[in-house]
Amino acid sequence: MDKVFNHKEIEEKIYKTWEEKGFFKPELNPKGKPYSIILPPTNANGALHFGHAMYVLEDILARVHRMKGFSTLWLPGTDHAGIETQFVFEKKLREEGKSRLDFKRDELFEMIKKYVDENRGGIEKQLRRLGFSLDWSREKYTLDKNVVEIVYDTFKKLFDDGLVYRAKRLVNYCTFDGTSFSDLEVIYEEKESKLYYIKYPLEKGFITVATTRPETMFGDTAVAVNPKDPRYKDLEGKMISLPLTTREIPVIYDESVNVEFGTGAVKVTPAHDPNDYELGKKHSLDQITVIGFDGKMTNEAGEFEGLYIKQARAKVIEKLNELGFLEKEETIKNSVPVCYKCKNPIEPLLMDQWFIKMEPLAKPAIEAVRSGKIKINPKSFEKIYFQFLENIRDWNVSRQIVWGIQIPAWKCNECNEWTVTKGETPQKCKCGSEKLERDQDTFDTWFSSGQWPYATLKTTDCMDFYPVSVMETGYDILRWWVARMAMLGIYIREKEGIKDTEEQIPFKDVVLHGLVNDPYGKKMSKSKGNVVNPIELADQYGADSVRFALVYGAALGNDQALSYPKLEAARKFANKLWNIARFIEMKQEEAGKVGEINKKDEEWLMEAKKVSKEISSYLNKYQFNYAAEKLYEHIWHRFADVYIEDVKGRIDDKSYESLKNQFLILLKLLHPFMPFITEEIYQRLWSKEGYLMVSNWPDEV
RNA sequence: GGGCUCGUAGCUCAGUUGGUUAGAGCGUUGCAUUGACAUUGCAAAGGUCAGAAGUUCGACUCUUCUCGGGCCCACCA
Repeated sequence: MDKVFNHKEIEEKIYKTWEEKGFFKPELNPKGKPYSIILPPTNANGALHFGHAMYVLEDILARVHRMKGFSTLWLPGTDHAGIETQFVFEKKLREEGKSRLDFKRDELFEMIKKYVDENRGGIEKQLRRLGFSLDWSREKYTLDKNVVEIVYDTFKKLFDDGLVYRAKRLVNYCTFDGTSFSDLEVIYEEKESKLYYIKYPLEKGFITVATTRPETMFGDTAVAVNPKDPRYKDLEGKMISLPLTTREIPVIYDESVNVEFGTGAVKVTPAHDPNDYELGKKHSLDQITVIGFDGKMTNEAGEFEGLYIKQARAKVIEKLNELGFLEKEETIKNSVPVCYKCKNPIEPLLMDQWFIKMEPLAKPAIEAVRSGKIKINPKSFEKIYFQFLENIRDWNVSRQIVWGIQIPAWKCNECNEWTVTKGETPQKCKCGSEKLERDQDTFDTWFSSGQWPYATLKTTDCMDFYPVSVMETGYDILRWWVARMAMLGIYIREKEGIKDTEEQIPFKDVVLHGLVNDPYGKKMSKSKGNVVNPIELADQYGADSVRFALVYGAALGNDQALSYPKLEAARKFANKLWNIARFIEMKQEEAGKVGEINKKDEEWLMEAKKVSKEISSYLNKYQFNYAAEKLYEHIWHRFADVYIEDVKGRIDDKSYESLKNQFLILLKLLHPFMPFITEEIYQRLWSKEGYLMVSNWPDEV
């Protein structure tokens, strides 16, 4: 055997043979019980990062079950990642001096499609590099025709069930990216803002309101104060003449007004603030839109029409000051909603949107976990799951981008009614009119990925594998993805007439891994420039070592800092393993000597078998770290340090057989964790034709 | 403001239903070894388990509080 394990050459070669032999397909064990894992769809346009490397846990499970004789399906897939991808593409357009407004919808879609197609495949190659035993023949894409059909079908069913509604609602709108965001997607940034104190004249005297958004004053429809506030006694219903306008607005009383903030008087702008929106509804106030989707002031703003928000703010303040309405201004710290892409402020704007009523969907999803039909590991994450679903809000599923699945809804130009189909263009509206226009919006990406287990298995003719055995992903998308899959998954099956709740759920076990941070414990991000590519580490340390380092000493669901010492340790472990193999190969000559059965050898073989049971038991409980640690400890400090040292001087046919048998057991146990080196050793010491990957798991009784 | 999570050796982390002497890797120190080992083996030092109180025969583990880090949700006129 070579002096060292040359991972670069060998890993690639081995992966290729495995794939060519069809070992990644469930057909390998046609009679086995089905076992399935769906890889969380990777961004079709993205690159591999450490979140993907953690899917090694899925590979471990897939490999173990394959060895245990299960018909094992681990299905890969890619996500079109709507907002993210369109954002990246638009950035590219901007660099070329163009914008998406220069193109028609279809043109833009085709351009992005082409762009994505050109970039696709990169991540698949990298997942192969890590040794992931994915069934590539069944790879799915969220924009595959048959997946889109399912998404349309689900939407239509929800629509027909009255769970979909159209509403003018305040949405988080980025006027720069021209899209709305769900509440979940908005991030808040701590900023220094100016708080302006503006005098609103009453019949006698005035009320001073404090605001950070003076430019929205043209949309004010009331001033609210707390009824308990003595400063504003007996003012309810009194009219105020709104400065810079000819309008009059009332003073209203509401408990929700914070007496401590500013002057205790709030200007109410229902069309441009979420709280004011609620308040406006409660007090039946008008909604006056003063900011358009282009980020400019509307004609409601009078002389300020056409100005951008920031400009308008400055001008309004200037004018108010001139006219003596500005009392004072101060600097405060507040957190401002910003676009997670471009970091510009999010504008709450009124817009027609599609919403899904979530409460009826959330209930069975909660029940599925409560009753234990779906198990979340680690269990502590159940709390987050319940908290999300029990307080769920209706889901705004429409997005104002082209890159995605266009909503199959047509609006009648005559009666204004909507027709929703399974994707086909309707001939005419219920009213008989043929003047139908399709909604330009696309679905939230999570709406399609939320149907992923069903969509993938249905379209690959693999419903035998439904529900999915294990849904493994990072805990950070428990709500965004896992909870939505649970809700939509159950709904789809129920609509199919599946009554048995065990058959309704999309997955049985949820397994959540922690995040991999940089060596200093900071989150890896492109903007910080601290991103490490796992492939580079695989080149340097070997894929096996990267895999092992990620599993060893990292409890499930806990974040870990990328640790170079740990990678080094894993590399040394691989080296140790290689040298054990070399030792065994070297001693082959001595193995011809006839000897007697030694009780010690038998005891050691028993110990190896005991280790198998332990490893199985750990893996059944998703305690990957314990399994890895036990293997490390046993192989190195028991098998190598003690047993080999003992047997070294007394090699004969019997002891050699024991040595080899033990090693085979240990290799099999280690294979799911370090598939390449174990396979290579197996082929060198046992069989050039056989494969460790498809050998049987050692603990079967 | 609410929730979650973490704080254990110099560093990165384990510690399973509370139970002798709290573990690993790397690092440090000493000894041995050129051996199957791009070294390895043997050994050692290093911890008031963030702090305080409580429950208990017994707390790293359970409860409460405090301090510090991270994440999520809500709010922010």
